[in-house]
Amino acid sequence: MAAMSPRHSLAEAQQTRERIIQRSVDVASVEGLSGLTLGRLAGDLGISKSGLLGHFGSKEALQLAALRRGAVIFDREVWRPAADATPGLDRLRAVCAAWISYLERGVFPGGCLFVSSTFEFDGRGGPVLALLRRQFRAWGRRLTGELRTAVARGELPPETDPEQLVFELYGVMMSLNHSLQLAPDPQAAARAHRAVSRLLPWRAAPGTRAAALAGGPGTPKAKGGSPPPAANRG
Amino acid sequence: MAAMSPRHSLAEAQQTRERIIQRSVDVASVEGLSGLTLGRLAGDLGISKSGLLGHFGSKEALQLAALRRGAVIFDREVWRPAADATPGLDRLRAVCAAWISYLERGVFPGGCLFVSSTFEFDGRGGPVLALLRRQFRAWGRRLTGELRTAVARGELPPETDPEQLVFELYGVMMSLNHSLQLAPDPQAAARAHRAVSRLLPWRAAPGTRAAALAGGPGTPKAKGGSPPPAANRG
DNA sequence: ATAGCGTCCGACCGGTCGGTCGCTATTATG
DNA sequence: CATAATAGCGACCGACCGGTCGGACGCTAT
Repeated sequence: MAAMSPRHSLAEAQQTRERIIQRSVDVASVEGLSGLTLGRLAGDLGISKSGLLGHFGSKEALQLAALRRGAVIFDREVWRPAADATPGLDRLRAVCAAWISYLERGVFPGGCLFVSSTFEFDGRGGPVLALLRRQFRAWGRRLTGELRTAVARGELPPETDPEQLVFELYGVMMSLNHSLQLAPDPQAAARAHRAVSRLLPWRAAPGTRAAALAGGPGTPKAKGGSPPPAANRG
Repeated sequence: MAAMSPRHSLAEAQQTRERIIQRSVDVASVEGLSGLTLGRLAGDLGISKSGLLGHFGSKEALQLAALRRGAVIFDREVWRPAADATPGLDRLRAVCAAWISYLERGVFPGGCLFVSSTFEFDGRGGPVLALLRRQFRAWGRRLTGELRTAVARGELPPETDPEQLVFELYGVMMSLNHSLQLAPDPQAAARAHRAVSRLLPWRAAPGTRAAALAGGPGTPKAKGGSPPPAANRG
């Protein structure tokens, strides 16, 4: 067996790799994926640049690894706390709550790693942007899927446009992220909660709500929003 | 002291400075304010680094100049097209339409310069972040002021929370910006219009509408006439 | 004519970047 | 134990970074 298991030497190597990735995520969330410099990173970890690079081969590979690790953390912080809730609107609300908490607690010290990275790499192309695109698409699909479940269960009106709602939910989270990063605003999280409450009505009796929302003048599909109990006002 | 008009030599100097700032804004919106490098910028403009730096003194001063110019452009593109509208809800809607258009047309090729710059400089501090903070605060104040006017005119319910609405409007614009930058989505602008329509009801008769919005669940207020149909659903 | 100012240049500085290249220790396996 | 493979090191590379400096050139006022 020549090359079957190349795990010949230390298991510490894997551990070192782990330390590198972990540190990379932390640094990248503050300084950006580009601000992640090999020399500084190596210095922080007490290893040499070449020793570090030996694990990944290139900075880009390290960035991709950090981004993938970031996805694992995001999943752990935002999805898993809500995973046990009832699929549909309940779980969606749990996800949003976890999402807000994740931003509020500063799981990534420099704000949501994926949003920052998108701004950093848009218009630059390359594998990093491609990975970001895939990650956002995957998360969006998970949300729309959950929304569709909610619709199927009658928790949201049948004419709900899941992608529109996801668009607006993203907006809420980005606005929260922006508020927290630009100037620590203690009210920001409350505003986000209020916005989510308005987007995902807190109690939706299957029949009544849909009927109430359905009747719109003008265009057949045009519908007044759903400002029911939750308020963006007051 | 003959310091009244120090325009002794070339008026071309001012013109050169103009070219530098213009180019800086373009580059910065794509590459970021940090990606703006003096050498490359000088090369693009066919001048030398030192000649360039002579106009500003430091890279940071150049970044600040670019940001200030960006604010002028934002004002020209987003505020001025709406400035003549009736103050209050009408003007607010006009501003939002111009805002969406500004993002859609890619006035800044790399997406909204201010949002990108915030992500770039948060957690880094310094004069650039301070300027960004001031600019966002100024724009937010303008929006909340307009919202208060709308409330005073009875176009929005009296219990409206202007800052909450601004928070959500920011979110819509950021989500739009994000969608456009991550992957060109022809539907994104329509989604933004729909979201804005839901946040700012399309016709609000002073007495009746406010009351309707204040307590009632159904808001069957949608105007079919305009391009943006008001609905976050279907 | 000339003095003085401002623009702009070309050369150059110290420093950092991502990345390469031998090399040594260490280790797992035959 | 011998061998092969690897983790990690330290020196080094070329490119580029922001920034400095002395001076060339053209303009304006005297």
